[in-house]
Amino acid sequence: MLTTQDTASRDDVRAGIVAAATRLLREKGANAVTTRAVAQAAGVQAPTIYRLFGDKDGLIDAVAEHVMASYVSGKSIAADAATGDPVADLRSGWRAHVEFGLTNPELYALIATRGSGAPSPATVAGLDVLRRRVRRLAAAGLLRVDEERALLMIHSAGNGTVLTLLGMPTDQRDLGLGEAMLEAVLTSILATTPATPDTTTNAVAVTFATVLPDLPGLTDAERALMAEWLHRSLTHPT
Amino acid sequence: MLTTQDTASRDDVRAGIVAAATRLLREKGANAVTTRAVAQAAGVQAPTIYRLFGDKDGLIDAVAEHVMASYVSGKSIAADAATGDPVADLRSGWRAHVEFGLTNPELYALIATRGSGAPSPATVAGLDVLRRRVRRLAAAGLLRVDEERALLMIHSAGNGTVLTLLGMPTDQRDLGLGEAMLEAVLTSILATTPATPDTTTNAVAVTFATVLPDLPGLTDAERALMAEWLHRSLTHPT
DNA sequence: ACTCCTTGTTATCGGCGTTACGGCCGGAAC
DNA sequence: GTTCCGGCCGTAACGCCGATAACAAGGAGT
Repeated sequence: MLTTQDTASRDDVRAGIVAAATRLLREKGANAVTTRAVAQAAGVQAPTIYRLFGDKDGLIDAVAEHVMASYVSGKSIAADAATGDPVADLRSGWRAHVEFGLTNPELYALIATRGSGAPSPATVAGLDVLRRRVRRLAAAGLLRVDEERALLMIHSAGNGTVLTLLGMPTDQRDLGLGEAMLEAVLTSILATTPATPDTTTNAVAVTFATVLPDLPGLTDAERALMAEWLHRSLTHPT
Repeated sequence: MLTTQDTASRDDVRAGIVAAATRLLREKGANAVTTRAVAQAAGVQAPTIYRLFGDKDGLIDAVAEHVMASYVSGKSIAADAATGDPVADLRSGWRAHVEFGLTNPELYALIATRGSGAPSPATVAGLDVLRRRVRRLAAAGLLRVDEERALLMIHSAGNGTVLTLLGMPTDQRDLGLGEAMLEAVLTSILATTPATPDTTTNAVAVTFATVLPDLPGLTDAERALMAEWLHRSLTHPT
């Protein structure tokens, strides 16, 4: 049975392994992060890594989580604080993303270019953050493309920008590239003014009903059904 | 000294190795491309690979070159033909790039995410092609940003887009993402801004999609159908 | 005929991710 | 207090990998 002391020591050695792997990754590059090297640097045996992390991917995921947590806690919390302006929040998130990639090149390349199948937990975490920010844009009536489309565009542009910058020598990087790409994407996905000044449910639904006939890509039957349902919902008690 | 027969046989076995490696990459994935597996599949000994290609990276580069050559020769040569319209050429080149990435996922991931130092020859070749196209844009006076900046933006967007598409299951890929990203970049780098027809209808629809879950008086099935139709309409090719 | 260079073959090196196994230690039951 | 037993730890190993050394064979050039 596990006592509190056991779990504490377990967490300690786990943290030590993550710290050792992080240091190796930063100082010696991705190729130096082997199970044996990490185990030796952390002063544990190789199988311990597998008992604590499952396999090497689990270790890398733990390293990513640790580095990202350190990064966001190192920065002022203002990065994630809601400014009230969803566009400003998206911009600051973009800049944080680019800066994180340039600060941790090896780790970024490791998690962003995970070849096989499932994406890394760090990637899905980042996508979740981005998804929330995009949703706020949509809810404020500022998006003029599909929400998922906007999400994928920002993600593609951000990832591609960081990978491009990482692929060139430090001294000849175009530091304005990030801002230019952000402006390019924003110009394409943002509405100049909110489509519906009043973003309450009913107001949006009423406005939407007026543009429903102009929606492309739908059959008349589908438009008719949507109109009927809209009417029913808007006349629904409570 | 090498006789013609020698070089022919040398080229033959080289081509056989490249073909075997290509087949393994396509059918069994990147992890299956080992020097031993390739040697066995090609019917040669392992050291032969090192005599002909130097090391495994050399083999991968040869595979990339071979697959790209097959691809451009399989397509009509019109892809690279100068239409006279530099913008149209850039567009067709972009589409060819995206299509190549989706057609050869393992190879693309292998050459686009080469972790260490120097970029792959395939990457620099692609960048050279892109650089020529961008130069033609600049020569025609169509660029409103720095030539190198435009190059990096197109490269970042294209690479990021393909990687994003490759990272999601085949059946849920947003096939319009490539076109949307291309338009976003073009709008930002071209002097003559192409007219964007309509925006308010889309913006209203996107906003409505965010309040859809809160609409009263509807069944879950009706809400789900409306969400699906909205998504289809918003990602509908204009 | 002799030499040299290319090719084919075997065996091997060091390292990698991962795991099987046996001893050990701490709590449980009597 | 003694005995038992179930889960951790460390050792050693497995099966691969990329890469190379060493050597036999055989034809080309002089």
